[in-house]
Amino acid sequence: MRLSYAFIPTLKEIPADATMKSHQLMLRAGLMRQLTAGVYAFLPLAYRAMLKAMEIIREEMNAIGGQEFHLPALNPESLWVTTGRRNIPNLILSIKERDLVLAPTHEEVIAWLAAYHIQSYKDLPQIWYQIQTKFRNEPRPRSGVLRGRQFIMKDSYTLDATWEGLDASYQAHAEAYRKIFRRCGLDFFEVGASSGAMGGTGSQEFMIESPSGEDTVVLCPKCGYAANLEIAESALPPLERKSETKPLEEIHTPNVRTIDELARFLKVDQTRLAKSVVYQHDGKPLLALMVGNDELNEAKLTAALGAGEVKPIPTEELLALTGADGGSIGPVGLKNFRIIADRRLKNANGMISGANRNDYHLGNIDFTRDVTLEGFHDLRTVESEEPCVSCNSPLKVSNAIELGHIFKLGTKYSEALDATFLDENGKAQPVIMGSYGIGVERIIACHIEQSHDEHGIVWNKALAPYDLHLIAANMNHEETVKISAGLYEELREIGVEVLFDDRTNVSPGFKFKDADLMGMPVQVIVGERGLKERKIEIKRRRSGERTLVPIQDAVGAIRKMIAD
RNA sequence: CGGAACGUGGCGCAGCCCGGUAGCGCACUUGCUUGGGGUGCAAGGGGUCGCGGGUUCAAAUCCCGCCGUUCCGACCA
Repeated sequence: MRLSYAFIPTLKEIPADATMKSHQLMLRAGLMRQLTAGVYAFLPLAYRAMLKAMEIIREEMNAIGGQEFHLPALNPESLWVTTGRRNIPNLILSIKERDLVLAPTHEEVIAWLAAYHIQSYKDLPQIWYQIQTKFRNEPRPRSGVLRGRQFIMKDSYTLDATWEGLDASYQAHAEAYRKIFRRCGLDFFEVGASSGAMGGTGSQEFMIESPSGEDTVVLCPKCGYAANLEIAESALPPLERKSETKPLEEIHTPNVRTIDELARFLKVDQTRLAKSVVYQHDGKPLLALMVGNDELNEAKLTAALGAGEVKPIPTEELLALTGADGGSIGPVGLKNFRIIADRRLKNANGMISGANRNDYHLGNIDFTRDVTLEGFHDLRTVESEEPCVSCNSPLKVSNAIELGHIFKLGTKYSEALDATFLDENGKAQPVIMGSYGIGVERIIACHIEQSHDEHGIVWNKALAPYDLHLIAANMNHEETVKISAGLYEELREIGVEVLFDDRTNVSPGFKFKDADLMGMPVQVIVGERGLKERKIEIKRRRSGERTLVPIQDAVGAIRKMIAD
């Protein structure tokens, strides 16, 4: 491509609305423009990189037997009502003129197709995938393309007759994902993840570490344990049971509200205190008990309760329900509440918690004697430096960006849409599904996050929009024009993707700055300076290392440089 | 959805407090100049000051409403 004809609007100044490096550089290097919040127009340079990422994905999906589909973005609203996903908050965007919605993902359409055409166990297994635009009603798009309302996703769906089959399909995807992200040159890691409202029995995320990431992950630098904070565990021990268990006593605690205040007021360790956290689950009051200032993890709470919506209780209602305000609520004698507790409290005694009477707490609570609760679950949020569950080394908590997510879905959608097949015994069984997503824009943005410098993007070979940036330093110099144009043609003929800066009205300095900003892995500079010695210059973008080579050796040297 | 900020030529911003001719840098056009790290000089073109209403002789500026965008939080199949 000759730059004199190309549409690559680079920007000298940093766009004010962009905070992340990848976002700034994608705008500055002329990759994209924002149309409206969370919606971007991808310009030719970006689209070339995206096509490369998509082709890598396609190859690896095909390699595990995937079949590519093109599925409708417009779905009948009723389809989503059937699976109960129509009213999930912030999920679906709908159109005004008809009862159609914009598909945020395609489990429904896949299950619909399977319901029609998968009849027998002999039709299974299947791997169906698509690389398409999806739409979500994101309340707050942010970080450039990292969280948009419209985005391209590779989604695949597996259909299996058995749970063992699902395991195999899932493992095949995990391996394919490793290959995809490795080929894209991303420094990624995997974590165990929550399957959340998707339902299902297992899930893993593929992440890159980034301070601007929206996910929080727990990592063990020693043994490699890695999990999303939503499910991460640590080896923090349960409370020890005291040998002596005393009768309950009421303690006057005027104006003491928080766990910190209570510990200070009573001069006891926070582990002697049981914190009450109140919620409503499907509208019914729920008390969750935590040790001291352990932070309750809502994802874990939701998982522990199974289906249903977990919400805070409005403070006005709280007083009516318990007879006390937030700081004085406790499990003993509390009526109308379901009670569950963090597993660290199992068998604990000698504990202090709210008395359900303002300004009073109860001491000597024995969880086996005084509290009637539904069960103990892991509800707490892991914190940095806690011991690893598998090797006891200190854990690290980091932010991360999710590149891909794989789920063992099970039969949730096949049951809802009646996608069944007849097994060997002639019995109808729901198809067992898996679903596996990769964000295409995220691959690009994450690569840029991990590969840039003060001058601009540093594309790797796999994703670079062009292999080579050829610069004619001065188009008023006849020989420069002749040699550079000749090189351009020759390189194109042997299949090198060349971006040729043949602009006549731009100074050499400007061209160099633009080339560094756009970031092709190799730059070739043809200019008066080198031509005096019958040489051209090859520069590696990443290291800045320059080599002068004689004109007659140029094509060979360039080819070699591009290859490694 | 809670909190905050911003909206002025294509981009980045000043002007607003204290109402009175709309300004700067970059980009763009023309001419000359320069030609290896965003050349220099000169002359130009381009703005309903987000939208609507109000106050006023007079509104980019003050007041009210709306819209948009961004940031923090909530949320994030």
